[in-house]
Amino acid sequence: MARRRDERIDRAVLAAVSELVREVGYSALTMEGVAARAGTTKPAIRRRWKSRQHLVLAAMAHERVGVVEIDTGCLHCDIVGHLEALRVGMADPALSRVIPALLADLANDPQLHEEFLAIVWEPRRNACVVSLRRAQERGEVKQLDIDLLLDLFAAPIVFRALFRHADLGPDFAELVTRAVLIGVGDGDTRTSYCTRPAG
Amino acid sequence: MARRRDERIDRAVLAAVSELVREVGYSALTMEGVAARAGTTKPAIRRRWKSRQHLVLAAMAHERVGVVEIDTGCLHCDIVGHLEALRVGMADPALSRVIPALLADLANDPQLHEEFLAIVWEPRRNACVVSLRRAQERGEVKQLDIDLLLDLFAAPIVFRALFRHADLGPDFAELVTRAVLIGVGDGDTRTSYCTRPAG
Amino acid sequence: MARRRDERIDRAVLAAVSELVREVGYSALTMEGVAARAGTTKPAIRRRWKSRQHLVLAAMAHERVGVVEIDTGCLHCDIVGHLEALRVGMADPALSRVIPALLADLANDPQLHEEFLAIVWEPRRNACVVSLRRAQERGEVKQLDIDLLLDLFAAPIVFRALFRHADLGPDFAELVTRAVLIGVGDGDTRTSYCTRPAG
Amino acid sequence: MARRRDERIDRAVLAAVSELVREVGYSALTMEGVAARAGTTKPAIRRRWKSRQHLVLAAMAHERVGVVEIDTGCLHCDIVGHLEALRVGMADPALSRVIPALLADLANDPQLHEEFLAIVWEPRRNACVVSLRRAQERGEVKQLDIDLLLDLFAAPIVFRALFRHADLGPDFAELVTRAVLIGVGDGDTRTSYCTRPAG
DNA sequence: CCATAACCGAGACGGTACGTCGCGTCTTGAT
DNA sequence: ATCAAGACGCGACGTACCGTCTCGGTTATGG
Repeated sequence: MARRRDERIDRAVLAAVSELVREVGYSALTMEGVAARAGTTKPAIRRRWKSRQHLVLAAMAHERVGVVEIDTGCLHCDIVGHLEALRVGMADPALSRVIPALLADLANDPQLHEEFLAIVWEPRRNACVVSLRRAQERGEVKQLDIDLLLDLFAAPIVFRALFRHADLGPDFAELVTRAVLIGVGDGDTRTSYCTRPAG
Repeated sequence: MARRRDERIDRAVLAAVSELVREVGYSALTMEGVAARAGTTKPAIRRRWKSRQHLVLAAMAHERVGVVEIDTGCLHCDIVGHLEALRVGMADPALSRVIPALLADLANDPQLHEEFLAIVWEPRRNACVVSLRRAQERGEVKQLDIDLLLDLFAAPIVFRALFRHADLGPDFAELVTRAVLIGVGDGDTRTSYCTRPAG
Repeated sequence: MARRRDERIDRAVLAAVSELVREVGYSALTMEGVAARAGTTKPAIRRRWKSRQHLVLAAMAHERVGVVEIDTGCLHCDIVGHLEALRVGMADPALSRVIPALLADLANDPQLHEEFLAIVWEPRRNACVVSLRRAQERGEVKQLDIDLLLDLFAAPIVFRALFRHADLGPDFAELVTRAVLIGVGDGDTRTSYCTRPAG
Repeated sequence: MARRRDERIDRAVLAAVSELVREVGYSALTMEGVAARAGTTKPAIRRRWKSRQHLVLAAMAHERVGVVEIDTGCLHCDIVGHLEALRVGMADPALSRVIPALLADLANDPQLHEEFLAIVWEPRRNACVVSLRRAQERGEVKQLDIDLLLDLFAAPIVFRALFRHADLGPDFAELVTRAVLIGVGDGDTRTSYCTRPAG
């Protein structure tokens, strides 16, 4: 006995958010602006998403920017691949302009925090974990603290992307990977280079 | 040949900002609220600081949260000291609530970006650089990319402080330092432990 | 399909305007002051009235100061009654302080001008016209230019009320009425034409 | 030992006021605008004139709009001449836009009120009084209340100029003069008294 | 098969905070 | 020594946007 929700509005709103974030940035992204661009109204949006933060987060999730599946058979190359995807993804305004703004609001809303991590961090984390597990099975790396390791890899990329205090050029993924892997390898410094059998 | 600016207002405003950031957070920090708390008016504030961001940044600079001078004679211990200070500082709402919000606005204002780095990042960076230079003079570490190294140290702390995806406990500074130093040491794994002569 | 306007706000605002005009005068009547006194906000007021002028005008209309209905059966007495009401009305700050201020702004807004005349002048004019028409039917007065006559009656009252260059005592209505109705010449109607010797 | 006041500033300011009043009207006439146009500063103006009102009044006085000296040897013609000058003067924005605004502020400043009357009203009044005195000496008019008479003449012009509720065409001066000088009754002077049947 | 009741869309509301303009004052440097 | 000048502290302005509430229109079901 109830009317069904019009899914075209969902799509139009998310598309409008993606466009507007790129055009005007996050801080100038207003609910009214989104509604106007999407050809609908504020309450229609508000019924679907609890707040501007949730809305933007949903739009991000809809894009899946910067997550890759990769399996080179070599830990070093896998990690470089993941980090490079992260580096490129963070260059997209849709991530780099939105993430800090969301971060600022996470403290006020634990549920938002959870969703944020689930959408923004978990997919990237999981992709890396898979590569690490495979490397462990291959014996490339010793027993290790995965959470710490993931942060050692990803943090420098994220840090530079957010603070922009130094270049984040195309070789940065390689530099970080090498520096970290030497420390966590099995003592053989070659660990930090490609370990694939020649051929 | 003009009237002099009343410095009591400067102080009252900065103090009001510090208080209010801790009380209500950054997003609920309004110019009107600051003016009211400081016992002055919006235009008086606006004449001194170009935007809310500049104002908040100035209040942060006024506090110098989380910068330490340390010289233990051992690179490992120095770095742990710096990172621990960073970790503790980032736990202060005055940093953790403000930094992401500022980050979000840096893209729109290059001058703000510069000031932000000068106030938030440079002092911490410089303190670490001093420790690294001393270690190089002592021969503890080989030739290295200082900027990369600094990011390897600091990024994990900042990353966890901002994303809160994992614990940032009191032993994290030690964990990060050890992991990174093994990789950049001179091959002697002892590098990552205290190198001070016994005594 | 929209929300309904809260009429209590309309009433509270108009009442606040009436009070404040009497307390502080027109030039010190601010939108913020009105909003505060009425217990509402500026935008709520602005949605209802286009400008401070329209607002004040509405408050005046709400009071209907100085309009009387009178039918004595005698033109002279009717006019004296109307003019006395006008005289007394103009003594009320609600009129005497507001009218000149509004007059000053009429030039910038034709619509306001129209409303002003409709509210301030038409009711008084109409009341007088009724009396004049009755007198014409009774044969008391000859064919005449009603608009001119109304101005001859009312203008002196208004003029003295606004300029305050001379007393506007309780006998002024009588004086003006008599002077206009019988003329001030010596009885020789030629007085009003050129009296210069021909040549 | 004292510097002399620069009279060029006086002149430049008054000229700027005259221009600006005609260009933007009274309500948009700001001290800052005047200072800018005159090439000087606000305090320099403020030292010379107590308020915006006094300044504008001085600019009006400087122009002597609408005062004429006339002596035709005939009261009717003299009055028409004076009223026509008043009519034309009131059409000048320098008078019609300024006078109501000044009127609105007279209540708050008795001294301003005095100056206003001295500058705006007295010269016109005096010119008329001279004509009336001459007419009395010629025996054209009987003993009369000069103040009342002056108001009967001038008020309709001023009234229409301010309220703009009716035309103020080139024949209005003549109409008013004739009506006041001969009256509007049917010639039976009883018209101006109560005509009700006794009882 | 149609009536009905729920729920959606839309629009305007009351209100907070914004950024700006102009005021009147103070204080300083030049004449 | 005095005045022109510039910047100050401040009140009020008009506006953008927020989050909410109320309303017609549509739709799927129960009688």
